[in-house]
Amino acid sequence: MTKMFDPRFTPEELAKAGTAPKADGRRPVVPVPADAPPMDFRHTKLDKPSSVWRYTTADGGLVGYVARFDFKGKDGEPDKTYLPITFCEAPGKRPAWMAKAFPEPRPLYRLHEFTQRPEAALLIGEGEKVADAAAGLLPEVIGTTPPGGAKAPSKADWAYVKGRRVIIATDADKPGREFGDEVARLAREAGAAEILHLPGEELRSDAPEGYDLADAVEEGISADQVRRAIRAYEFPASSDQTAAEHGWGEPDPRYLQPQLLEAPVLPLNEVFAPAWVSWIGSAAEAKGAPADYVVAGLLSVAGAMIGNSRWACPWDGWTEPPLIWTMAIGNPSAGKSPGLDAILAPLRIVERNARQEAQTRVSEWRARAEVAKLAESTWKEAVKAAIKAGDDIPPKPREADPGPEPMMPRYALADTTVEKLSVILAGQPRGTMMFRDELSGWLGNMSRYSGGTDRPFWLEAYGGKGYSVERMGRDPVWISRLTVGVVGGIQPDKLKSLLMKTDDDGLLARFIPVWPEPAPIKRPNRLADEGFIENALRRLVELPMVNDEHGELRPWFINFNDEARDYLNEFRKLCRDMEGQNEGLLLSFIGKLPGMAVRLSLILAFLDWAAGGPDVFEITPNHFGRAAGFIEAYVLPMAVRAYADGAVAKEDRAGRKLAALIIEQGWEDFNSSDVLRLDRAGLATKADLDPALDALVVGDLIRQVPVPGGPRGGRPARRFIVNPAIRAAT
DNA sequence: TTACTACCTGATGAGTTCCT
DNA sequence: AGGAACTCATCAGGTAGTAA
Repeated sequence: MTKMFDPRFTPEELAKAGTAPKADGRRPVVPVPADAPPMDFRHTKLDKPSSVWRYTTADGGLVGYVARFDFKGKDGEPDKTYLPITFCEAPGKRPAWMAKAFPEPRPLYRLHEFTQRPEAALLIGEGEKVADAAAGLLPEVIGTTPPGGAKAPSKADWAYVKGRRVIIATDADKPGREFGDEVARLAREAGAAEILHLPGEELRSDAPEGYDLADAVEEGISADQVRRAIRAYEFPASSDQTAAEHGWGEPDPRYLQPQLLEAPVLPLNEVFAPAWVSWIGSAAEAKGAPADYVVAGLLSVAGAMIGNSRWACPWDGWTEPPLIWTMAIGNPSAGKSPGLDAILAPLRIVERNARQEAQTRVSEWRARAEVAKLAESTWKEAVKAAIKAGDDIPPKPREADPGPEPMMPRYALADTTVEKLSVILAGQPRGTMMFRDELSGWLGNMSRYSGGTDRPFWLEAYGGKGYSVERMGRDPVWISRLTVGVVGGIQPDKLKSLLMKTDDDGLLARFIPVWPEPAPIKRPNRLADEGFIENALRRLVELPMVNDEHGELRPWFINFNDEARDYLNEFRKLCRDMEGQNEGLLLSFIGKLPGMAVRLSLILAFLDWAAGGPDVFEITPNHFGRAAGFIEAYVLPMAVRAYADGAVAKEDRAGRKLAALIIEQGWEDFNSSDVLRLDRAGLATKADLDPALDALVVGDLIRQVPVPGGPRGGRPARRFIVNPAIRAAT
């Protein structure tokens, strides 16, 4: 480590340092008088120098030499040292050439050429060897170096680089990089016009440690290769000392973006049949809720009620259940619950009626089962008798089989466990749906690392895949098509913390987020048509499943027609293109859009039918077009609005958080510890904070400033100043 | 040539201050 | 509270120069 100040000197003495005679009274004479003898310095131990480099003043006067001495070190290895040689006078002595430093400020190498070639760029190397090599190879530059190379660039006179193009050639090692940063700083302070960098690392693909331009020239590098290796000097942020005095740039808007984008407008007329548009409008008005929430509930419920009775099949090998999971985002007063209730209340009525009907069917079945039991035991007796008598065995009478027990329908389940749900589902071949007033707790427990066993269940439940539930002490329940719709509400800040704390997108990306602007509060003056919705829902839940060749119930697959397939393919290409531009949660979400569009087109087709439209035998471009249009115009913008925080890269997210914190606190400057002390999620540890600080420094929102250490030393503070523009912006 | 001093460098440890 | 990153003082070891 180099000491900047020698405590033995007062500042006044320091100012004269170099010109002031040292204790021995020797003082270099600059310029060396013309009648001085030629340089004949011989070191007492090291003897004659192996090479010398001549240093001059700007107008060509001789300052002295830098001499290289080669010798054998203690371990026998060849070693070298550089000594400055100056023509010194001392009181009462004859002037002579001595090993003594140049007076400060020391001239740069070849300074006299600077005045001769005022337009030439300066190539500053780490030592005279590099300077000479550069001058030999590139005629357009002046090869130069501070005397003594990397040792003390700050003692050189940098005034002459003012207005010049400067190329700093550094060795491929750490001292080289430090030299480069130091010289870049000095050159900038001196007013260099442009600062470029020629790193040793760029001169050869496998540059060894310490590789420099002189090595490259020796190996026969071409001038053009060297010219190509020159690039803009990237000044490291940590030594951004002088930048603080320069003006601020535009702060990177990425970190200042408003947290929330505007909500897209619900394209009701373009997507839904007129009967549905009218019902959605009246239901929303009656409940005093945004129509968005009503639509969210409608799509989820309609899809789950169709359930396993109809699946969409774009082409062989691709089937989709009609499940849409929706998440109603909004504050408690935003009308989420009333909005969802507009569809859940009629659903409960339909369920109650269906259960009553089922109840009578169950009673009839029980009676038949009793008869069947008797018939069976009679038949068994007959069989026994027949075997004894050697007669033909009588056929089993039809009355002995009561048929399958009728199911008690379950359409909507509130907060339920996977265990309970799987038992219920074993008796619900069409599937069911779950409603949760607050989804955040459910989703929070579902994180990949929380050890929850529910996660795989729900992942399959979205896809309608087979699932087996192991239960203690009982046979496992096998569900051949696990289809469960999910709809629920969540508060924006809960969603935010959910997005923050998890990098697991699996479940979240399956939800369509619905986050409308809050609706103006007004008195409802219209009633929803309850008969319409109940009738429509009843039609959906009564869609029959079909029997497969093993007698098992399976969905009826609704195929896409050719035109719809083409349309779907276009849509997939569009999604593929968007995938490239997104990351994180949004990327996962976009990956699910084609499937979502397929599901949605089936649901829209059957909503038409349930409102009195024609039977659905295939998915047409009309169905798919409305689904794709809805996704493009509404679903995707919603996802961007809701998941934008989760979509940005992690360090950007932290940077945004930090920027928000700085604005919130009104800081003009702050220490890194100030941030840590606040203990905010996402910025509570050094590991979180450092990337955020780096990001904001790069984005020119903040800058690190050097703090003068305490009077007796101590760890320097990490202090940052804030770009005034970001305070003005708020 | 030798002994001595001045000076420099790097290593070490204490002390200080702020960070985490 | 403990640690990291700085300054400062000091010392050992080396070099340069000077005086004897």
